[in-house]
Amino acid sequence: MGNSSTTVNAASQSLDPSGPARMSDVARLAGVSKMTVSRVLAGHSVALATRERVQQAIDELGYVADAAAGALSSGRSEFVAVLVPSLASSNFSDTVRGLTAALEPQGLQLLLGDTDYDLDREERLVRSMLRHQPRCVALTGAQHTAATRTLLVRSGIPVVEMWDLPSDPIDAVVGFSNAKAAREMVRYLQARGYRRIGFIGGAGDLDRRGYERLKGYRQEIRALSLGEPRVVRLGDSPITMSHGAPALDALLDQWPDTDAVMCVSDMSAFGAIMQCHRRGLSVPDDIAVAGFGNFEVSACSHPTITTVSVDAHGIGYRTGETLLAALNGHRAQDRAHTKVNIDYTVIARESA
Amino acid sequence: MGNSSTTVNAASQSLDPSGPARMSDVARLAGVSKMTVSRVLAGHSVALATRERVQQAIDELGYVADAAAGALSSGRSEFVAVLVPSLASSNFSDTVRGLTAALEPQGLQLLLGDTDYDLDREERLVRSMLRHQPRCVALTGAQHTAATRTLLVRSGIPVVEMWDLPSDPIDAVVGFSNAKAAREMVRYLQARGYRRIGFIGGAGDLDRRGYERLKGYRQEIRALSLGEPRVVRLGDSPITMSHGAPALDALLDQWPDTDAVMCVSDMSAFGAIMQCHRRGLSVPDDIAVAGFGNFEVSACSHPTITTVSVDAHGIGYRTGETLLAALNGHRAQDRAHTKVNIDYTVIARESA
DNA sequence: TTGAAAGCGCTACCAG
DNA sequence: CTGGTAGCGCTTTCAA
Repeated sequence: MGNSSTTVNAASQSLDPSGPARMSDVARLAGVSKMTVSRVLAGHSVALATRERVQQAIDELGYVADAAAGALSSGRSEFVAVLVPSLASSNFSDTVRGLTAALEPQGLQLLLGDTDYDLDREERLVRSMLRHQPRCVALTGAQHTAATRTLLVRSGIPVVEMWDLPSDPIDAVVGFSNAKAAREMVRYLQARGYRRIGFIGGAGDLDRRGYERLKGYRQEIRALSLGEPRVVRLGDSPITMSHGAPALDALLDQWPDTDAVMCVSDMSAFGAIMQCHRRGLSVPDDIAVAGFGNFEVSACSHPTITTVSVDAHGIGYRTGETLLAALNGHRAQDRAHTKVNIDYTVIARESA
Repeated sequence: MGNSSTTVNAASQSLDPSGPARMSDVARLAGVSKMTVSRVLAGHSVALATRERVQQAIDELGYVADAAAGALSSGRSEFVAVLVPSLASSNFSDTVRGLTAALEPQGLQLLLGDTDYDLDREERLVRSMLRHQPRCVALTGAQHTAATRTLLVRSGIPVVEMWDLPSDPIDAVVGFSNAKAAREMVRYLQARGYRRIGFIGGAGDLDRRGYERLKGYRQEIRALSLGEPRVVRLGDSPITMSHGAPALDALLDQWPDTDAVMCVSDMSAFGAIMQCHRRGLSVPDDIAVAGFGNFEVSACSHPTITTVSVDAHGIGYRTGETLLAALNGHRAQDRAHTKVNIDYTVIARESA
């Protein structure tokens, strides 16, 4: 990418000299008190004629209510803090969409942040978001710094951890067992006749969910007496498509007779399949490849990729529902800690 | 996806009976006035001993300053409103990362929203975000409702439109000409010897950038006298991988002798290539396929995909810089409207 | 270097 | 159904 050019054109922009309109301006123009304007905005009962006059004044002035003032005065904001490891991952962005679908109709506004699979960054973001007094918090995974936990517990607002089933949750949980899902995939491969099954995943421990899948793979390989686990751990999260090729090479270098590869994610599986093509290996005849996550690429690639489907949107939506229930429910002390178990399914496709 | 199960476990949560700590609580505990606490938080000059005492009180109480109160009092928030069509698209999430890289170190916080390629939704989000008095706004594209424009102009804060070069920008602009980039790809294909070049893209007019690419294709096909344009428009934005297969089929149905396909995005190109494999067509020997965007899949698929590389991260970073310059610069009336032209490059790979 | 008072723009509360 | 008063938690401004 070369240099880019910058040109500057002078121009003017209309702007009220007295600054933006305030509620008192609207009130004066409509000939009512501030309170009446406030009621119109909140949808409280106001005489129709009055309401119309106020609305007209609002439109005329282009009035936009100040949310900070409202939040300060009423003691509650409309924010929901949401933290995901990566916004680019289609599964997490589906989860965000699910959250949006559940929460936006209630007038809540998402305060989104991506942690980049970095627990310290997560802590910084939580701290920064809590300053805005969110009504509740949704975050990803079970692994957090001690400070993050303390911060969240002290805040006293509802918290949901998503995408996992921690044994010691902060508050509520919406997720599934990544280990069990991985075990199910191993059983599927075994049932299809594969016996020398490898696993490729990331090297870091930051991606707890990936680590759980590896754990499940190991457990089930042992349970089915399929010999020594064949594990390649390479690269950091997020696992991208470019992970698959070198990981597959490493696996086949060490265990050339491998007949099936289970990948920590569809991204990696896709990269591995493309590398099989380059090596002249036919999938699944020479080697089977399975993914995880049911990303779009798994349905569109050739061959299509056998994978574990997780209802990412559902995780978001159920999380939204859980948070709403907590908001409309009891005080924190009495609140029950909800645990929502999300389903997953092995999707049999062409690659394994 | 079947049903999911819900279990509920009662548990209690620690919570101060008097609610969260306030600045006055910190002040009392440290034996200073609120002002001194405020100065410590803002990093203003305070005697070291005093500062340490205050900090200790803050830690002890787990005090988190209320951003809404601060914003109200000081008259300015730390928010930057950011709107992209889709958070899942890797190009837009790269842009968001670029924005984050530029703005977070300045203590600014992104208020993120995805418009879902829906101008009315964009308007709603802008309205909702403006309530939080953001310091500035970054949005995608040149197409907005009249109300959105009015809202933004009236707000008087710096605005950047990204990913396009509108002829009548709201304020500043950071982007490139999608039409020119598409023309460059047509010239590339012509230079490689292809003469019967088709184009596949979305049907809707919502994706202005996709439409500009189609326009550029048409212009260059005519300029190079390559016959009648062969255009298939199918499906809505965002264009995903599943777009490519049916679009390719439609194109070859109508113009069976097509020797190259230019796709509105790498997603579509990937789907088209996989469909070629299914049809027994070799890429690029039987038919060439080119994409747009240099998404990860274009570098990892087999064959690798020839595409137009756009510095999506750079768009975000430059936008952040532009906004910061505006914030630190003159008042709106005097401000110059900046125009930043971002580079793009045709990346020659295996598919065309 | 520190403190006291005033007030940001809005909503809760109680009167009328 | 409508209005006045008080005050949310913080920062500004001025004074000490």
